[in-house]
Amino acid sequence: MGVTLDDIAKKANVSPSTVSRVITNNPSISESTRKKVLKIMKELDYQPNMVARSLANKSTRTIGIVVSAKTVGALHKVFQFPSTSEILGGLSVTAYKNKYNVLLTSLNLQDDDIAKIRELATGGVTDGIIYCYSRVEDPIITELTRLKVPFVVIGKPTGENGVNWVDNDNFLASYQMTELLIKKGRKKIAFVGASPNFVISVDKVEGYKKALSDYSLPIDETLIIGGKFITGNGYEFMEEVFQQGIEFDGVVAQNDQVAFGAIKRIEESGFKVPDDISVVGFNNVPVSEFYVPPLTTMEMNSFQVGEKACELLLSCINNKDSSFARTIVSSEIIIRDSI
Amino acid sequence: MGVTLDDIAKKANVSPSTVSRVITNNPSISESTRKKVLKIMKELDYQPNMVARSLANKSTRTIGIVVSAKTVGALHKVFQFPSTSEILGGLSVTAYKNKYNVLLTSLNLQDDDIAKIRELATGGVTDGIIYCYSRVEDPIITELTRLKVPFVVIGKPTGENGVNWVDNDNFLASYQMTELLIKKGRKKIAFVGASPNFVISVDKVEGYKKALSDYSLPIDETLIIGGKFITGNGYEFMEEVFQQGIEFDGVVAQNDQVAFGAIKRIEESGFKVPDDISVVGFNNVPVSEFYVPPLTTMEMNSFQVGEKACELLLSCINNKDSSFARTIVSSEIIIRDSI
DNA sequence: CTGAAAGCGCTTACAG
DNA sequence: CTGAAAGCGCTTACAG
Repeated sequence: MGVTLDDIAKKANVSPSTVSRVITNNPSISESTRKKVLKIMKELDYQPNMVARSLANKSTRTIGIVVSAKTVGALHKVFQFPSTSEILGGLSVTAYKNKYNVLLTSLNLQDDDIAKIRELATGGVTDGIIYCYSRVEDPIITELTRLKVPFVVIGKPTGENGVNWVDNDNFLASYQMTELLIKKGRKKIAFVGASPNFVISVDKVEGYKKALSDYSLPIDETLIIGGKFITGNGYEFMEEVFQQGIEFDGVVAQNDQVAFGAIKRIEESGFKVPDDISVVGFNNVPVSEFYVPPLTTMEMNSFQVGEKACELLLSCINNKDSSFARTIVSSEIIIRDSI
Repeated sequence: MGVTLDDIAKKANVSPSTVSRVITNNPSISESTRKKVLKIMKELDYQPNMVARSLANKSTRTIGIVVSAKTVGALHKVFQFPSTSEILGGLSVTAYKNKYNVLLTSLNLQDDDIAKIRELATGGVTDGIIYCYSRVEDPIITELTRLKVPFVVIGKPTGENGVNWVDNDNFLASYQMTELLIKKGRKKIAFVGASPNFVISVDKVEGYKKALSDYSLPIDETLIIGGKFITGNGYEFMEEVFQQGIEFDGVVAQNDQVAFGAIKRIEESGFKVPDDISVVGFNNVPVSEFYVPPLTTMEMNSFQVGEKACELLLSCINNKDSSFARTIVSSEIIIRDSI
């Protein structure tokens, strides 16, 4: 075990340079020596050492993907997001197609994070970084910018200052869902699962407000319910609403998961969905189709978000000219019985 | 950009050896030179090149995690499994704790797979491999064994011949769920979502059968419904059952997702869950709590499966003595209203 | 078309 | 406690 290029060279009576050239498909090699070397490589079951190659090449054909959360517990939840997994899938598949590897890193401890990011970005391990998900005023993005490495952010960053990013248009998606409820005649629509710490939520709340005001409905802050975290529980949020005696006839939920919890709590209070209250979510998770009632939601095409992010990063890596790009992945309304 | 160890050495007036020693925390270095070198490292914003280090060390501190499926479409689905994401989370977090990186690879094209695995396993890129999920008679496992690299399989392999693996006890879990239905008085219990190509499903079917026979209930093959793939749709499976006019009063579903689809179809036929028919699933996905009725299911602790797999692999990598181990992650019944 | 040599950026016996 | 030298396994001008 551990057959090296030199071993092949000796056995084939050629120089290491020649062996290297056949490995890299250099056209200047004669057919006969190519055959000879290839044969010996097969015989010895030779596998090039990618690390040595990377060192010589100064390219690793590896992209780093970074998933972050404030604590291990929160990380656990982030990995439960349906979108996380799909994004990883899209990234992984696209990287594979382009013959890149994917290095997955999760950041959990506030202090080590910057060091870890630096190692990943400038330690020669990766050719570029994809960062999920941007938070409001995210220090990781600042660091990545400072390090001047190719990187792409999934989730629109706060500043957008010359950063490449890929995301859905959450503002628009939320606008459309709210509009849908308005057109169904709903007048007192709540937004459930708002979190000021996550751009994705902030944008959805904005879209929701814009739709209300475009249709001349009042914006009532008591109808915007949420907490610090994006992982909040829809059931508990609704609990709060009922306890405060707030009246409403429609719910735009931060995501499907929140919507399910909300519907459950609503029905426990004796209201019917969609008869009394209409509810919509986002993400079109597989269950949403089978929920009772089937949930009206927005397909966000997260797998495609991963694909696009990967493609964008690869183009950053390969075209050294660093213009910045954003990619918006479209979403589609899926109408079902919850409205 | 691109400050090297040599740059530091020159600026600090010491040899590269000395700089290397301070980086690796070699205790033989005097406090004064250590300080001096460290200071220069800070000043120049030095980041060691991990690739060069790996080459010199012959260790990359990277584990490879391989997710496989037969087609890109199937891969997409595999990444939708709630367990996949949680396992990845557990792996990633545990690797991070132990200062390892995780290289994520997804295998989709039948032909390139073996080459890709070889590159990953013996190309010096990783110190060991974690493979999700084993299929019946899996060629990847055969190859990994042949290559004699440290590896751990998630999902019990068919042969178990000297392979390290981590899994739930799916036989037992399924036995217990079936038993639960039997104890509720159910006599004609169906298993929905069976697939002969996946060990996880085969084991569950076995557990189901064993419970039936232990309680002297007949095993009726027409009550075992499924298809080639593990990603089958519970709604459609039930459709089949109803069309064939098969009678039943309980359902053990391959997973929660299948259970939701099944319940929906059952209720469309005018039956009530749990009054007429009891349904159970596996995995305790977040929604199961908020489904109507809330689903009785089994918490499989997938995050922990990832953690354990990572720990097992690390111990393989570090203790060269290669005895084999299996780790069973326990599961807990979660009783809710669907039975 | 092929080879000798230098180099990628580290680490680690060996010697002092 | 520190340095000079060789080595990890490749690649790539340069020369012929």
